[in-house]
Amino acid sequence: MNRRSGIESKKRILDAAMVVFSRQGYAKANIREIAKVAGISVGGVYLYFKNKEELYLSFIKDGMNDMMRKTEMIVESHRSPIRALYDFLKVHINSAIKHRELILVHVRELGFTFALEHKRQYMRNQLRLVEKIIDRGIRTGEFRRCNVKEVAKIIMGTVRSVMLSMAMDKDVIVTTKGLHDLILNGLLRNNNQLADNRR
Amino acid sequence: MNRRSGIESKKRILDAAMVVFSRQGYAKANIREIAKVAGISVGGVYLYFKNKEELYLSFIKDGMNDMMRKTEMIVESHRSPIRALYDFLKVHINSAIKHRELILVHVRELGFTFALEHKRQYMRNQLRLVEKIIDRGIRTGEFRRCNVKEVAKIIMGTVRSVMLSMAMDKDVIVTTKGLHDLILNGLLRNNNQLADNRR
DNA sequence: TCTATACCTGAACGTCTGTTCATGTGAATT
DNA sequence: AATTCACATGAACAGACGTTCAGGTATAGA
Repeated sequence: MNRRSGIESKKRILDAAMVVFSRQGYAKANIREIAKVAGISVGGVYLYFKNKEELYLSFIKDGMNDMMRKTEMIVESHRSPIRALYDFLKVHINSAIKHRELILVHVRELGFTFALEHKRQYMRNQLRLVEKIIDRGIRTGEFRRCNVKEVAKIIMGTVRSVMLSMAMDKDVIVTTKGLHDLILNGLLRNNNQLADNRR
Repeated sequence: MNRRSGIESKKRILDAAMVVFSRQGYAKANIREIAKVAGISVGGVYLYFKNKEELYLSFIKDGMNDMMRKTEMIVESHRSPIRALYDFLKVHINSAIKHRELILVHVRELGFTFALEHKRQYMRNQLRLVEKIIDRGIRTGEFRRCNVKEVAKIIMGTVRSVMLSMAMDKDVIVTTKGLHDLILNGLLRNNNQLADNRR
């Protein structure tokens, strides 16, 4: 027998779940394999998690909470909206590099009814943060007047999918600077190009 | 017995596959249900498709081919890059409205090894089209000089995720015009706002 | 040493899955 | 009427899955 503290076992299982779920997706992943990767018996998994669903939810939530904390801090603490946007983008791009697997799981399991509400809530919150940045930018005069809700959706969409592209394909690397620049200045030629000298 | 032409049966099965795969994802979807929705027996499905995998591939490919045809036409035929970009965005947004389910399947099954190569190929092709538009725009002087490959990735990413947002949530509606405008002009205030008078 | 507690095991159960196949049937052809 | 052929069926098979549970073992305290 392999003796460990309960806390360590639970952590092991969560780590293993991350590996297996991201490799296989929820439906294809199976408890036997998660147990094997964790170095624990099948029954052992059920000591710490009621069932497969709860295990899945548990580690999905961890990731979302972490991101919420980081991004909220940025939006609350920063003065310049341009800089806040930059940092907001940076957190997401860094997370894409660091947690490729987690992102793939997120996206892949979009349709799951039982995790859906949490994910929607998370997306709504992130959207709210972007709206906040844009609102402030318009008030300070740095950003142009626009349909805040629509623009926020587009930006948040861009961020999500840049993350996805990077998670899917290791060779795809989008720099925070490049993304920030495009969002601020657009494609057209005769726009000002001062954005990277962040004020 | 329910007698039909082979062609009609095959079409029925493909339609049913679309419904069931998009509701459940590949792994969770099962042949019995696809058969039921198609109004055909379980064995009947195997008359037209070697196995579940081939059935899945078959209908995924149909959708991708359709999009490739439409977008290629736009990029080849148009003179103004600004207009080409607009039409390119429009095709994608319209497709998001029309084929919500298909998009969800696409995204959800990202990790499947057997469909992966086709999807990657599709994404590469779409990327090439965007690069073509940008390249031409820079040559005509309409677009500013930029890292074409990176910008294309970001734009393509934006498009994908706007589609995804709309597929996930019926209430999310991003207009082609809004997206086009943001891509061209960015967020900053003192940029020119002439893009919507498409030349 | 004994006992209580926390941790762990993996065979066994019931259910669901993709796939096969022996069999059947309507319609066209002879 | 007999034959042929394309289309159709669903019970049966083999394997995989989530979950349970009767039992096992290391450790700490008495």
